[in-house]
Amino acid sequence: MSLPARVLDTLYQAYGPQHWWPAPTRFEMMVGAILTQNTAWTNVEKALEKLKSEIPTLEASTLLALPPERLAELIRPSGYFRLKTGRLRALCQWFVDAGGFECLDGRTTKELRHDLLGVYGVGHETADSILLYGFERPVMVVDAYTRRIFSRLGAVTPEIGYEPLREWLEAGLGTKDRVSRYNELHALLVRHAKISCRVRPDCASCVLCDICAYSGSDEAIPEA
DNA sequence: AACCAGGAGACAT
DNA sequence: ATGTCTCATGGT
Repeated sequence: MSLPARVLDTLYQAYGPQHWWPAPTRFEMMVGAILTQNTAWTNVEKALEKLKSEIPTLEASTLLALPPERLAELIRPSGYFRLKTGRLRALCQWFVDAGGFECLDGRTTKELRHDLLGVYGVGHETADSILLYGFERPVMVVDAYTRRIFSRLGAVTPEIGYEPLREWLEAGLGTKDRVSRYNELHALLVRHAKISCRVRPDCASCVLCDICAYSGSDEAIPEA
C-alpha cells in the first residue's frame, strides 16, 4: 500500500472519522476558509460567532451589504482583519456574480478551480479547501501540516511545491471514494498535528512511528 | 514574553 | 521561477 493510504488508515484507526468541514452551511464553510488563513481555528470561531450574531443567516448578499468597516470590526478576532475584509468581500462578490451554488454546482472542477484562484485572497489551499469541503470535488488539500508531516516521515522533501505534493498524495490514495478519503485524510492530518509529531524528540510515541523513516534513527529531520 | 496558528499578495531578485 | 516582507489576534 502507498504511504498516503497507510497514513490515512493509521490516523483513522487512531482518531476515527472527523466529518469535516466544521460548518453548518456550505457558504459558512467558504467564509471560514478565508478567516482561517494562517490563523488558529479558535480565533476563527470567535469571529464567526460575532458575524452570525449580526447576520444570523450568513449569506453572500447580506455580507456584501454590510459596511466594510462593520465587517472588519466583526471579524477582528480572526486576525489580519483588514486584509480579510477585502478578501471576504471579493469572495462574496464572485459568489453572487456567479449566481450562487445554483449555478456553480453545474460547473466542472477545473473551471471552479481556475475561477477561485482568480479571486483576490484565494490561493491554492483556500481554493482546494472550498472545492473539497464546499463543493465535494475530489481535490486533495495541502497545508502546512500536510507538508510537515509527510516530510518528517521522510516521504518527501520539505521544499516540495504545492502542486507536486497534491498530485503525489492524490496518486497514492487511489480512485475509489476520493472525496471522502481526501476529506478524512486532510482533517486527520490537522487533528494529528495538533496532538503530536511537532518535534522529533516529542515524537517518540506518535501513532505514525511505525511508518516513519526516521523512527529509531539519529538522523536529523530536515526542517521546513 | 517570544512563538505559533488549517496563507496569500506585492515586490525584488 | 524563487525568496522575503507584511498583515494581526489570541493562546501557550
